[in-house]
Amino acid sequence: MPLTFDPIAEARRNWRRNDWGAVEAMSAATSITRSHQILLRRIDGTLEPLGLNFSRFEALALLHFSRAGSLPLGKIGDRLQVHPTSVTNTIDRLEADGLVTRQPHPNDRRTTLAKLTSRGRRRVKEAARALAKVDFGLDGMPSRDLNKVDEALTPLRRSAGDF
Amino acid sequence: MPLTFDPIAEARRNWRRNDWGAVEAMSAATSITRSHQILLRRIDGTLEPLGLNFSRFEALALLHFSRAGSLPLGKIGDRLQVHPTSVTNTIDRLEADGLVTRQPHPNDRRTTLAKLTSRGRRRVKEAARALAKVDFGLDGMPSRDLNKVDEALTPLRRSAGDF
DNA sequence: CCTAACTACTTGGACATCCAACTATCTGTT
DNA sequence: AACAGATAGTTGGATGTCCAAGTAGTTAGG
Repeated sequence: MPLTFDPIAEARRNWRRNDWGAVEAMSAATSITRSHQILLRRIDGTLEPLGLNFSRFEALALLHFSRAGSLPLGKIGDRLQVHPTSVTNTIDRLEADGLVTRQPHPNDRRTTLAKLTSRGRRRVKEAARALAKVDFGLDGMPSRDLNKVDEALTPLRRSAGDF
Repeated sequence: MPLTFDPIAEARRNWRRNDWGAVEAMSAATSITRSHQILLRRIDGTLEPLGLNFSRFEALALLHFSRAGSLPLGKIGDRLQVHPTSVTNTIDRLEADGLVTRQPHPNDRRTTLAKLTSRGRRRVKEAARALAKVDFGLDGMPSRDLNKVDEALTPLRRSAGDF
C-alpha cells in the first residue's frame, strides 16, 4: 500500500532533527537507490517475457553494437562495470538459451569470446523495442528532467573513474 | 582500468545509429543504474567496518527514529519498500549481532516487533556519522546538483506509488 | 459462534552479485 | 631460455533479493 507521505522528505526531517548532517547527500543517495529499485523492477518485468533481464540485455546490446558481434568476456565486464564472475554467469545463461556462443580467441588462448548468434541478434532487437516502448520504465518523465538527471550524475560517474 | 570515453555517451550514439528510440530514457536509466552501483559500493564499504550494510543501516535508522525504538517487521518493509523475506533476513542478522531484539506485539500475536537494543542505538549513531563524513559517497557533488537529482527523481517515485 | 478470507511472518528455492582462490596462458626481464 | 609477475576466465562460498508456499493468528459475514 502507498504511504501517505514522501518517505524521503520524512527522512530529511529526521536527519535534521537528530543533527546527523549531510542531509542533501543522504536525500540524493536514498532517492537514487529507490529510483534504481523502481526502474530495475519495471525493466526486468518488461524483459522477463523475452527470457532476459537487464544484465543479460546489456551484454547482448554490447555484442550487437560491436563490429564482429563478439567480444572477450573481460571487455564486457569492463564496459558494464561488473565483476568477472558476473560476466561468466551472464554468458552462461545466454549461452544456455542459444543467444550467444563461446569461442576461443584466435591469438590469445586465455581469452574467451562471446559471439552473438542470429537468434541472439533477433532477441536483442525485440528487447530494445520492448524497452523503448515503455521508455525504460521512465514513461511520464519529461525529457528535460531526464537530461537533468543525466547531467547531474555524470560527475559522480567520472569521480568513480568510469571514464 | 578506466575507459577513455563515457560509456553512456557511447551507448547514446549506438542507440541513435540503430534507431532503437527512447535515447533520453535509456541514457537516464543507465545513468541511474550505474550511479546506484557506485553509491552502494561506497556506502557499503563505509559501513563494513561497523558490521553493517546499507539495508541493515536503513532498518536501524528507521527504528531509531521511531517513538518507541521498535516497529513491526511489516511496517519496516513498507517503509523501505522491500519484500517481507528481506526484512526477515535483515532483522535476523541485526539480531544475531545484538543490535535489535524480536519482541511479541502486545495486541496482535501475528506481529513481531523489532526493537533497538542500546548497542544498536550506539551503532546506528556511529554509522550515521561515518556516512555523513563521506557524504554518502557523493562527496564532491555540489549541493545544487544533489537537489537537482532529488527533484528530478521525485515524480518517478511518485509514479511508482511510493506516496 | 464458525468458517472463509485476510494478514504477519517464516521457510525453501531460484538467481544475481561479489570475493578468494585456482588453472591456464602470456609477457617482460634478466 | 627461464622464471616471476600479470592477465583471463572459472569454481566455490557468502550474501542479499525475490517468489511461492506454509503456519499462525485475526476479522467479518452468515
